[in-house]
Amino acid sequence: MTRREPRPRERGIPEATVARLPVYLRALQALSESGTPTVSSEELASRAGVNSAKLRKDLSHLGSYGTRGVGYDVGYLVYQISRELGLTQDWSVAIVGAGNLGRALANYGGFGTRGFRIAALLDAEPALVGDRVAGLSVGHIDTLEGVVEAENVSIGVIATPAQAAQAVCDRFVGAGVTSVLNFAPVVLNVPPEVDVRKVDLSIELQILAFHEQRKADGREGPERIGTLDAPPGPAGGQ
Amino acid sequence: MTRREPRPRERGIPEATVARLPVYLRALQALSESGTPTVSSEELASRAGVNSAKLRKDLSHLGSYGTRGVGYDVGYLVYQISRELGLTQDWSVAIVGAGNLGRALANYGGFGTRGFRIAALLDAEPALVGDRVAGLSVGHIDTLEGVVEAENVSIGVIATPAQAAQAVCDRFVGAGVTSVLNFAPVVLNVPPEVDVRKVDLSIELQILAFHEQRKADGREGPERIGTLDAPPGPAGGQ
DNA sequence: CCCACTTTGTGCGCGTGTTCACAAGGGCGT
DNA sequence: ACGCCCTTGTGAACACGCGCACAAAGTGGG
Ligand SMILES: NC(=O)c1ccc[n+]([C@@H]2O[C@H](COP(=O)([O-])OP(=O)(O)OC[C@H]3O[C@@H](n4cnc5c(N)ncnc54)[C@H](O)[C@@H]3O)[C@@H](O)[C@H]2O)c1
Ligand SMILES: NC(=O)c1ccc[n+]([C@@H]2O[C@H](COP(=O)([O-])OP(=O)(O)OC[C@H]3O[C@@H](n4cnc5c(N)ncnc54)[C@H](O)[C@@H]3O)[C@@H](O)[C@H]2O)c1
Repeated sequence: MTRREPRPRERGIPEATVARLPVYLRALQALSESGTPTVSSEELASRAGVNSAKLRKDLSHLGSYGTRGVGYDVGYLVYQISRELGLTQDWSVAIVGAGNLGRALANYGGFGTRGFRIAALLDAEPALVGDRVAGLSVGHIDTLEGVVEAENVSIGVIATPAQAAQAVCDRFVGAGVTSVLNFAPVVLNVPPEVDVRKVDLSIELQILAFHEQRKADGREGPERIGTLDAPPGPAGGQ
Repeated sequence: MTRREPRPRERGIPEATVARLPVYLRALQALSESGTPTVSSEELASRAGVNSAKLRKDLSHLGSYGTRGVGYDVGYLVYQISRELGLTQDWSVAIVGAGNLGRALANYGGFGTRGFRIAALLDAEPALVGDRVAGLSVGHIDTLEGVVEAENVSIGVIATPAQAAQAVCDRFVGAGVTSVLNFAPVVLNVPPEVDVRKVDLSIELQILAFHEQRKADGREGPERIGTLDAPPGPAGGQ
């Protein structure tokens, strides 16, 4: 009858953990640079802004890399997390849309240092093609497929206006890209093997506004001034 | 002993729902502009990229605004969601850091149209103060407290280098700002009444890399080529 | 060599979120 | 006026993630 297991957690690492590993990694790299040899879960958790039990459980998914009574070896943990996240290899990224955001991204130095190489910056606007941004020459969107193949691009970044985003995404997918980071405020349609992550600044602001309004309601509320019933938001959950 | 309740869901709307309301709102506004009077949960869910049962449950938290056998009145729902999110009032935003990202944000037109007004763009670099960006003059960071008060700023955006972020955040909090959107790759420390949301592009790329690596493992795996056991990621969960 | 101390790794209960599936409800045609 | 059909709203089961609390395990001192 072949009962399909609900989701065999393909190799064991929960999505929520994956999202936190980069935060731990950053904290560990800072420790490493300051020469700290080992760190306790309590200390590292504090720097990462999480509960120490959660941190230990997260790390336990990678294996037993701690020493009881001592803590974790910083250098070793840096390596293990990097390996698990796939940062021991380099990844080529193509950015489409050389507007405000695309240029800011291309100019940002923080990517290269983490194994992400910006292979191309493409745009549809002829006037922009050829511009030099951060040592990169803006290419024409029609070269997308060629660039993806030639540069072995595996991550596509969409920084075009909303109305162009789906078409750009389709071209990425058609060219074989299976990971997309989308800044345009639209829901992208992709086949199931493609991962899409979206960054939507308007949504972030709207969520903040929601909580802000709630706080204000509490403050100006009719007859429960100063009650401070419950923390008005998820308080600090970054 | 004042036991602090875990979180009594202060007025009933789950956090996960709040995060989706802006997506529904955007889809509804598009429908509204195209003159569609009503929409079914199935149709709206499809446009928002979610399951229709989830959509109905989300909307049910706002009240019973649908009509059985018909669907939801587009205009009415736009209003209800806007009101719930606090978008019927205007919010003043201050951006600190007039670098690549700060300028891109200031230049972005998509905020004003949703009730967010950029009240100020501040920087510590004297050479930048006075620059005009998107009809705004870059102010000096030392005017932060004054601007927050004068412009009634309730949301602070941090677009400075990582090392300056905590200090800027402290000044925001000191000035009375209780909502912060942070682009710098650091964990901010704030009192519990302050909401922090972070946008971290490096983390997004690292998460994509993780799934990409996993997909590659499956493809090149020793003896299970083409098995396609389980979808390698949360497949399309943007 | 043993004991006290520190810190990891995890079992377990709990709250949150997701999805299915269906009864209840309302419109519309006849 | 009645009944059919469509769509909502939600109960219930299930999956997931969180954090407490503690046993297991390793360290260092005497
Ligand atoms: N700038 C921001 O701070 C910000 C904030 C939130 C969201 N966004 C979103 O990010 C996206 C980009 O924003 P921006 O401010 O950089 O916009 P922009 O208008 O400055 O840049 C968009 C660029 O995309 C190019 N483009 C248009 N159609 C294209 C196509 N089919 N193929 C390739 N390139 C194409 C344009 O020529 C332009 O250079 C938009 O969807 C916007 O909604 C931006
Ligand atoms: N540009 C991107 O695409 C990108 C991507 C990911 C993350 N980030 C992060 O966003 C932040 C800003 O990035 P950016 O590319 O705009 O950097 P940037 O260096 O171009 O701009 C930073 C600005 O902040 C100003 N600043 C420095 N210290 C300050 C202080 N104490 N008070 C006020 N202003 C101060 C600087 O003068 C500068 O103008 C960084 O933390 C970066 O890591 C940027």
